Amino acid sequence: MTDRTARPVRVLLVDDQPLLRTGFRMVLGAEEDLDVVAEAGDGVEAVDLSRRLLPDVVLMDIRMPRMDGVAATRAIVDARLPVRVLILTTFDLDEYVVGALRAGASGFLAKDVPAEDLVTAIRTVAAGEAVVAPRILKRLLDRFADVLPDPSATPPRSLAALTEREREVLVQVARGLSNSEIAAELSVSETTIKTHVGHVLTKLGLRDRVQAVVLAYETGLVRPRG
Amino acid sequence: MTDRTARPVRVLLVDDQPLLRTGFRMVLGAEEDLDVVAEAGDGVEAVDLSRRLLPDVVLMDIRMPRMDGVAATRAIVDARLPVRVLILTTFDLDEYVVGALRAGASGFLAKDVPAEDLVTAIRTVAAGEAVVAPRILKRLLDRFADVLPDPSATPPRSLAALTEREREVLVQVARGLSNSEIAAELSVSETTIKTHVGHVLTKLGLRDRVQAVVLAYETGLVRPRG
DNA sequence: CCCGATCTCCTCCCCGGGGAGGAGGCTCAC
DNA sequence: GTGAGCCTCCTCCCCGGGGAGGAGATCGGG
Repeated sequence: MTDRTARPVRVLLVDDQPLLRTGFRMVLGAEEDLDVVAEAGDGVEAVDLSRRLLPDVVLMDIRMPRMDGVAATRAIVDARLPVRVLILTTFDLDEYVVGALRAGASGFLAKDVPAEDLVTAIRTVAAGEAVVAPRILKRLLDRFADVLPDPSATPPRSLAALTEREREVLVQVARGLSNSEIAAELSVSETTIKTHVGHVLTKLGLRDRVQAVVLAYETGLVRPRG
Repeated sequence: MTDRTARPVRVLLVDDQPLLRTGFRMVLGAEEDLDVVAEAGDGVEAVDLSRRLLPDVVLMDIRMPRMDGVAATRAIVDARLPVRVLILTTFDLDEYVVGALRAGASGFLAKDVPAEDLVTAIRTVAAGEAVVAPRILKRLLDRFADVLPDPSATPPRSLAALTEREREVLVQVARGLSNSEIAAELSVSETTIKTHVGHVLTKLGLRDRVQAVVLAYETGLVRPRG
């Protein structure tokens, strides 16, 4: 409907109540930088539309027919779509909150949130940050602060099976280099690199270097940014 | 010069002098199609805000604490953000100009530029074109016209250049899928996927899908799940 | 001293990926 | 209506990547 330069934050509305969707659409439509690109009436539709339209933010209800919002969130996150999910529900029960956040949601708000707070939250989530309603957050922290996962630990996976040299080659692969470029970089022959790459793929059960790059990022062997 | 009824141009102001930022904000605020979305006081903030807000244009000072404008420009450009940098400085020394443009800046103006010229320049840069103050340009050409780099290749390397479908395909590529797998996933022929992938590579100036995966992670199109 | 692991390098072979150069249909803007 | 994008699909062609199946060299430990 609009242009594809994705300037405004593109939002997908997911709720089984059409009336409520209409209300939200009007609220968000008043914001210049928010663009409701589609609506879904249940989780299945939500996942499908997320995959096809790649919205920046999905405003997701929890209680819905066919597939609930938590399952839909998990499906979207597991599919690794570049899509953030902001849960917006009538019930801020703890189980919902925990389930949704575990599923990978970027935020959790109650439906009675002021319009201004909602649009702010959408922008925040679109920017890659997270939002949880203060009241809900407080309860969350009270209950789970002591069991928060250790952020320092992110152990490499099957990468341990690799030799020093193989890991080194994998890093170069994950920089987008070709075999010949890596050979030049490490001052060995291209054949040698091919051998190393072959070993890496075999040991990690991967099909090609593309999957090797994905795994390198997912395991943290290499990290985005710099 | 034609498409100005569309969404506003989102601008990030970067200068270490708050007063000067205020002045610019007022000037730009008077323009309906310009939208100052944020301000930064140094290069570090500028890079961070660019990454998070993806403004269309960054108005960048050069002399700043922590990280100067040239380094910040380079960081933004290297991250392949769909963001154009317009340098705006008190000093139009040649070293600054060359350094900034080498770093990937889309324009270079002196701070004493008339307000009208500035807003025009912003629109021009936002449209993907470049602007250098005539006086500065003259000096540049005098010195470097004979060593100008090959103009044949250096296309816009920005995810924003991609169509909806191309971005969608890129996401699948970045999941490690083959063309035939993506074809099955999206219910089209493998040939179509090859076409889309080809366009993605061409538009982003990449060599193969491996580099596409790297870029997808580096730009945040897809993110590792920690 | 010999074994296993690692790193190095080779050839032969096949296939998927990517470029070139199309074409038809569709929608929207002018 | 005309044209510009976009999405869809095709063929022909080439090359880099990856598998198979080796081999020689080094080094540490049993």
